[in-house]
Amino acid sequence: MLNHIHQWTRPLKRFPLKSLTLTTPLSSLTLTKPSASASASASASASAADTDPADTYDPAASLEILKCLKSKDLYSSSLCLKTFVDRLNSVQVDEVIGDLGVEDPELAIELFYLLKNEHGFRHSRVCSFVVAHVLAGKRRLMELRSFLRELVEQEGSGSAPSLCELLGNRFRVWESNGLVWDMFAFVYSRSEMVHDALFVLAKMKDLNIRASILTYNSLLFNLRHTNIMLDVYEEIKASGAPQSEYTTSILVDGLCRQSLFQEAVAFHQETERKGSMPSVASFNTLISRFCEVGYIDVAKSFFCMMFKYGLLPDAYSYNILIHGLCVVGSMEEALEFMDDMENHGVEPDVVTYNILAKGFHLLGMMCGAWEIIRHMLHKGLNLEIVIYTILMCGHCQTGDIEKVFELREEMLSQGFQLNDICYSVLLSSLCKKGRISEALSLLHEMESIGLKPDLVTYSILIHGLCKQGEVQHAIQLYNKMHSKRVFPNSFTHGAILWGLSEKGTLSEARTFFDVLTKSGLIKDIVLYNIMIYRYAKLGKIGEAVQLYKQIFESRITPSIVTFNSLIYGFCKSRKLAEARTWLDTISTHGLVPTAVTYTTLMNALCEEGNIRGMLEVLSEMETRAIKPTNVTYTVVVKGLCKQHRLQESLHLLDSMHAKGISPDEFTYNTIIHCFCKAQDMRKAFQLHSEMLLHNLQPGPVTYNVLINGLCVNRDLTEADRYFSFLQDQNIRLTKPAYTTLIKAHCAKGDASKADALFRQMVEKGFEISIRDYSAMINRLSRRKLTPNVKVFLRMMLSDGISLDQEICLVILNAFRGVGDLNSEFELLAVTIKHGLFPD
DNA sequence: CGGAGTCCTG
Repeated sequence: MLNHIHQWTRPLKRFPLKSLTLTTPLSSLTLTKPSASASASASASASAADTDPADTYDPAASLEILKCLKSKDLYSSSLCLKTFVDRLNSVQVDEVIGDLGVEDPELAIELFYLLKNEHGFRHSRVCSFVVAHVLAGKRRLMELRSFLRELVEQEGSGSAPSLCELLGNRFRVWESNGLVWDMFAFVYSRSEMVHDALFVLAKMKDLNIRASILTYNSLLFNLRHTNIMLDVYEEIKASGAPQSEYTTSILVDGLCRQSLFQEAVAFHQETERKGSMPSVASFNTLISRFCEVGYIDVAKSFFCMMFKYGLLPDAYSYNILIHGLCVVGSMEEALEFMDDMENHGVEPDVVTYNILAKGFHLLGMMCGAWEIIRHMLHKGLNLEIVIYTILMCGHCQTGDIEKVFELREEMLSQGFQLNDICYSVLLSSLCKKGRISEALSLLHEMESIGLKPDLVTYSILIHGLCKQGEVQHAIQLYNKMHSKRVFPNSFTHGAILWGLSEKGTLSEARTFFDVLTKSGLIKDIVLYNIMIYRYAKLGKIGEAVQLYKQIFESRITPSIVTFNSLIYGFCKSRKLAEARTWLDTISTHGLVPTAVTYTTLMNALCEEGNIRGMLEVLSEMETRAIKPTNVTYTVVVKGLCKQHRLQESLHLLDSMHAKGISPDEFTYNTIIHCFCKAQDMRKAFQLHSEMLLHNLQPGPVTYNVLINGLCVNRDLTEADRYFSFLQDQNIRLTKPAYTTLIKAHCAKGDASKADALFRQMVEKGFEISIRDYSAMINRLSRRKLTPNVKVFLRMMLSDGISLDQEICLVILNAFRGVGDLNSEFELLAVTIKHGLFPD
C-alpha cells in the first residue's frame, strides 16, 4: 500500500527558474541527421545508460526486418517479426524505427506498436522519442500527448534531466522537435511533476525553443498557490508567447488564492490598459474568490462592472453569485438574480437548482423550494427534473433516505437520469447513515451508466469507509481511484490517516503520515493536526510536541486546532500548568484561542476537582469575549454537580436556554446523572421530559443513567417496568442497560430474572465477553447459587470462551461453599489440566 | 458554479 502512496505523492520542490542549472554541458550536442549509417554510433552512446552492454548492432538483421516490413502486409510482417524477435535488442529496434521514422513514419509507428503490443517488447527511451517525433510530424497531437504522458509517468519525477539530455542530443534536428519539447513540458506539468516541467522549460529556453501558451497555462495553474507563479509569468512575458484569456484568469485566481486580492484586481484591470478586454472568465474568478472570503458586495460590484464593459455574464457568473448569496442566507436576493438571469436570456441550469435547493434547506425553508417550483411553472420550464433535484437534495439533507430512493425510482421510471451530483449527494447521505455497502453498489451503478466518479465522489466513500472502521476497504478504493487517474488530495489523505489512526495502530498511521510528508507535496496542517491529536489522546505528549516542531521545519503554519490538540495532550497527561503555558503562547503565533481551547483546559481542571480554577478560566474567557459553547457549559454543569451545587446547575441550564445556546444530550445526561446520584429520581425524570419538550432525543446513555438510578434508588420492579416499557417502545438500548439490571437482580439474589435478562442480551446480538460471564458467575457464586453457576459455565464454554484462572477459583470456592464435592473435583481436574491452578 | 468537510473540547 505504501508503495502506491509513494508513487502518487511526487515531490514539489520549490525553486525559482533562475536557479535552474544544466546538469550536463550541451557541448556534446550532436547535430547529425539520423540516417542508417551515421546514427549507429550516436544512438549507441545516447542509450548506453539503459541498454545492456551485450546489445550490439547487427545491421544485417535490421536490414532483413526492414525488407520484410516494406514488402508485406501487416499480418505477414507480424509473422516475420516473430522469427526475429528473439534476436532483437533495443539498439536494433531503435535503429530500425529511427530509420523508418524518416523514410516512412506510418510504418515506423505500426512497427512500434507491433513490437510493443504483440511481442511485449520493452522499448527504449530513444525509441519513444522517435515515435514521439513521428506523431508530432503527423500532427497526431492527442496521441502524442497520451504517448508522452505514459512515458513521463513511467519515468517518474526527477526524470527530466536525463530525458532532456537525450532529446537535446539526438533529436535536435528532427522535424517537429520543438513541438515534442513543448508537449514534453506540458505532460510533465499535467502529471503534476512541476519541477520536471520547469526543468524542461529552462532547457527549451537555452535551445531557443518557444513554449506554447497551453504549456505555460498548465504550469501557472499548477503553481497558482505558490509565489513561483509570478516568476513563470515573467518568463511568459519575456518569451513573447501570445497569452490567452485563461492566462489572465489563472493568474487572477492564483493571486486571490495567495490572498493577494489587491494585486489580483490590479492585474485584472491591467488587461484593459493593454488594450484588450477583461474576459468573462477573469471576472468570474474574481467574483468567486470574493464570495468565498465573504465579500459579497465586492463580488456584486464586479458582476455589475461586467455590464459596463459590455460583457454579458454567463451561467457561471450567475451561479457563482447565487451560490455566494445562498451561503450567507440571502435567499431573496438569490432568487432575484435567478429572475435577472432569465431576463438576460441565460437559462438557469441544474447547477442553479442545486445551489438554490441547498440554500433553502440550509435555512430549513422547504417553502422556499416551492417558491422556485412555482417560478418554474410560471416560466413553463421543464419542471420534473427540477422538482426531483430539489426534493432529493432536501430529503438527503434531512436524512430521509428512503424518500430519496422512492423519488429515484420515480425519476427512472419516467425516463430521467440522475446526474453525478445527485449521486454524490445520495452517496454522502448513505455514508452518514453508515450504509456503506449500499453506497458502494451505487458507485457501481454510476460507473455502469457511464458517469465518472471524481475526486469528491471517491473522497465521500473513502471517508465513509474510514468512519465505519473499514480502513482496508478504503485503501482498496484509494488504489482504485489512482488506477482511474483520479488523484487524492488532502481531504482523501486526511480521511485515510484518520481511519488508520482510529482503527489501525498508531505506528501504521505514522508510517503513512511520514510517506505523505516526506514526499514534500502534501503540506497540510490538517494531517499534522490529526497525528498530534492521536498522540495527545494516548498521552504521548512528547511525540506530539516533536511533530509540532516538525511543522515549522516543513515551513507550514500551525492552526488553532494544532494548539488545541497539544493542550488536550498536556491535560491528558495531567500537566495542567504546561497546558496553561501553551494556551498563553497561542497569541504569539497570531492565533486566537477558541471556546474549544478554554473548554479543554476547563474540563481538565474540573476532572482534577479544581472547580474554582475552572470557574476562573470561564470568566477569563468571557472577558476575552470568547463565547462559551454548549460544551463549555456542560463542563461547568459537571463541575457544579461535583460540588453538589444542583440548584446552580439547574439555573445554568435555564440560562443556556435563555442565551440560545441549546443544551444537548450530553448536557442533560450530565445533569440527570447528578440528580440520580442525589437520589432525586423525580427531578431526573422531569429533566428527561424536558429533553423531549426541547425536541432532544434521549440516547442510550440517558436511559442507562435512568435505569441505573432506578436500580439503586427505587424498588427493582420499578426498574424492570421501565426497562420493559422502553423495549416495548422499541427504544434502542445498549449493553450497559442490560448489565446494570442483571447486576441488580444478582445482588438481590433473583437468579432466574438475571438469567432471563442475560439470555435476552445474547439474543439481541450483543457481543458477550469473558468479563460479562465472569461478572455473572461471580455474583451467582457469591450467593452460592451453584446450579445457576453451572448453567452459565456451560453457556460460556459453548460460546467458545475459555476459562481463566480467576474465574476458576471463584467457582471452586462456590462449589466448596455448598459442599458440592463432585462438581468441585471435576472442575479442579479441568483447572489443573489447563495449567490454571496456582502454584 | 453544484456534490466531500480542516477530524480539536463534554
